[in-house]
Amino acid sequence: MESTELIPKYYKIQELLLGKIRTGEWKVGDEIPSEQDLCSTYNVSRGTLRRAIDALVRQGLLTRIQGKSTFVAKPKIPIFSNGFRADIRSSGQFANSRILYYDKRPCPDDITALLSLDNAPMIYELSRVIEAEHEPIILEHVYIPDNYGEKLTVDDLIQTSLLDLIPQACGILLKKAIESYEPTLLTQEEAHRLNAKAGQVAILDQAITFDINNIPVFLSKALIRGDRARVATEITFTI
Amino acid sequence: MESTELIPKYYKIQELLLGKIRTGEWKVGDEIPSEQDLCSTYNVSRGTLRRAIDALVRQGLLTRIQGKSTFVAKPKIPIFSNGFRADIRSSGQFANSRILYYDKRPCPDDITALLSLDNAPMIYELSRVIEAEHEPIILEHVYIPDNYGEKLTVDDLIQTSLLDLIPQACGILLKKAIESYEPTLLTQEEAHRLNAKAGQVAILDQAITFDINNIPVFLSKALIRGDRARVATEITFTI
DNA sequence: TTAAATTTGTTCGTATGTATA
DNA sequence: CTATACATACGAACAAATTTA
Repeated sequence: MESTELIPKYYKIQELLLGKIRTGEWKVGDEIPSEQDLCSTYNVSRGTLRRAIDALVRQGLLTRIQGKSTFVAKPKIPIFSNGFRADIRSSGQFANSRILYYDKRPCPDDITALLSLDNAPMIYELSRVIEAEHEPIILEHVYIPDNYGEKLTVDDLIQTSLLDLIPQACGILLKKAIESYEPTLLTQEEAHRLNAKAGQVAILDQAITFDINNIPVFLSKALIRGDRARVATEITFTI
Repeated sequence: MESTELIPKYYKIQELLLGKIRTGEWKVGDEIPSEQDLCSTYNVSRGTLRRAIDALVRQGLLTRIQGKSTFVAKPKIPIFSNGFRADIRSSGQFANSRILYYDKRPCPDDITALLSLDNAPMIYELSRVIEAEHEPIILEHVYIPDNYGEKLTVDDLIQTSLLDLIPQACGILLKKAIESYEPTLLTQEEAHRLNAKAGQVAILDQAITFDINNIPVFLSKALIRGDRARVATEITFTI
């Protein structure tokens, strides 16, 4: 009966709902109609409607609360990285950094390879959640080989940036970092740590920092919530 | 009959499938079992199974081909940005840049505001797809006010980086760029341009470039496929 | 305080369409 | 043309969280 539709229904509805947000018909904080209502409005099944809403939730444009309703989400928090993204983790804008743990453990295989370590080494792993505007935004794991890691204390880590702390505590100079980032989706565990929903978009930022002899010193994996934050940088051209 | 499960089935299956990829039981390029087979293996409905696979496809770990099968995807292509992410778009690694259009049109409201332009101006819009390793990776839209835009030709744009071309053609000096990036999902249209699937993760990179008087010169919005690419940067510390 | 109604979250079964072999 | 595999869509049921009566 239906004509050959090139564009699926769930996508059309997604665009319609996006339009209501973009035009301001639905404003930030507004409660949108219930799924039942939207189903009858657009004449689709609940599964199809939810598929449309799912995509907007993953992008951080809508927020669902079970038993309550669905709301238009607040705008994203800009995270300024001062040109050095390796320093995101310690700049002044992040008043609160909560350390989940800092302890010695066997080094995972992929980290061993990335840091050019010997077989089956021990490593210190730092796990922390960094907040901005009173929301948990970044989940970071830092891997520090034990010869350096044993010289750091939790108190130091709370107070000082790693880029300042390591040269000072370990007596080495840091030269450069190789950083890469890619978009991903939060797992159940990561979402839980960040007080977010599983399946949300995020940026996975990985940085390896090297000393003046180009020897890897430590590795950081930072997961930045994409529904609540965007990363901003200023670049000055050297001509 | 089922005990109160805290973790939904679709998520457990997602983890199981991820494990098969991570451990190498399923290798790059491998065809994985059909949805029917996986349904009976894990004893779930097709909807639940597809929900698990959907997440892995969005992250670029699996690729589905309708009528054929589902495959383990190739590793991501690293995109090196030489410390200047604003120059990603023109560095030597991108042999092929295909211009979709370059023409004058009314300036969208959000761009007008970001470039601090007067009311209802005209603007040149450049749309192009940039390839790496023979795959379309970046979809870029550049907005150039008409006083500068009219001095550029499509031939110039094909051959020269905007950061080199604009100073030379327009007689101005560029000083800095303010750049921000966030994760997002591809729309139907964007996916089509990039020969990808709608709903895939991507990075939306927006940069505004300023002249020496801190006046905005042009704006670029680059959409980088997250399933096939990750962005890499090297940072040198100035002590 | 309790119970019922509402709203979102998960899962199933089924049907039909589209692309490929 | 047919069988297979992925894609979309519907309807129903129950669970879990919240609000309302």
